[in-house]
Amino acid sequence: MTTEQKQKVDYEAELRRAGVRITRPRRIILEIISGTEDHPDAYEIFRRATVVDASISLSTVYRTMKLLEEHGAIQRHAFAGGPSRFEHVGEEHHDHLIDVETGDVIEFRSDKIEKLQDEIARELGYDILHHRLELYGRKRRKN
Amino acid sequence: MTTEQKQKVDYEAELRRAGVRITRPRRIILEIISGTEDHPDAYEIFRRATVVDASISLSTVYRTMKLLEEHGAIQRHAFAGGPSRFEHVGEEHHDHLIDVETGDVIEFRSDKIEKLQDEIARELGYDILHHRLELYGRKRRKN
DNA sequence: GGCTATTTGCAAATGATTTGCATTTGCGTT
DNA sequence: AACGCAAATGCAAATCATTTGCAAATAGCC
Repeated sequence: MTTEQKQKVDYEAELRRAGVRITRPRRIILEIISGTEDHPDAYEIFRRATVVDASISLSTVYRTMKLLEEHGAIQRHAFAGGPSRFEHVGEEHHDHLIDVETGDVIEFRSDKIEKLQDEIARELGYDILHHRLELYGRKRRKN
Repeated sequence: MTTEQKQKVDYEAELRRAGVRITRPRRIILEIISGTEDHPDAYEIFRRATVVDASISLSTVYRTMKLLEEHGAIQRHAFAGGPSRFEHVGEEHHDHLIDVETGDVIEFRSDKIEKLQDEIARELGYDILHHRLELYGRKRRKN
């Protein structure tokens, strides 16, 4: 028995409950995104999926990502220039710092910023439903 | 003489100083983006440019947008799904609050948030080049 | 196990953006 | 004011990300 799987969410049961058919390709894709901490794009997910089952098609990956997004299981990130990248939705919200040189994505979280955002929205007469904060930076040179 | 042009930045002089050739298409595109407060995409800029000069090509718009972005004159926004949309960079940086019901974009600015972002990035060992903060909200009902 | 609506794989279509290349043009130099 | 040439342009074709039409495969209920 492995204990490594932390609090991995059971998307399969959740989707089934929502009336979604669990097919072989979907199960494989689900397994991939729920088991990774990075932010792969559709093609990368496709590549990983074909390792498990070579017959999966890229279209199915795209269709499944759209489905999962609609069911709130994953989040889509549109970074300028490149393809959309996906991330499974855990319980903890976080923001992103993107290394403009390598494309690395670093996750972080700041309660202070979250709180400030709420304040600003309130002042403008709005309630925040969600937000997106992305910092684009370059690794500091130790000079 | 008109006084309507507020503090419109003189990109032309600035770019010239940076060694950029000011061509007819570039001048027209520059005029368009510096004179608008909305966030048009490349095709929309192209459409507006052809009103002034029908011979301008879409490729030139794309090439010019890339050039201006590199020179820090404009900022590119990548909204999920659609094409990139551009905005001229004034002296004042600002963030966006998007009304999810109407699609309205409200600009705002918070020095506190700006400062916090710098701190966070510094802690993570990065220098911020730019960032994107988008709040998605709904107008609060006065209940 | 059989039935049927849903899903899939494939290939072709679409939409955004980039690129190769022959022609034109900005602009420093005469 | 014309000259020369590197840089920029327009056009068409290429590329990249994503979507879609359709015939074949299949999940999940009876």
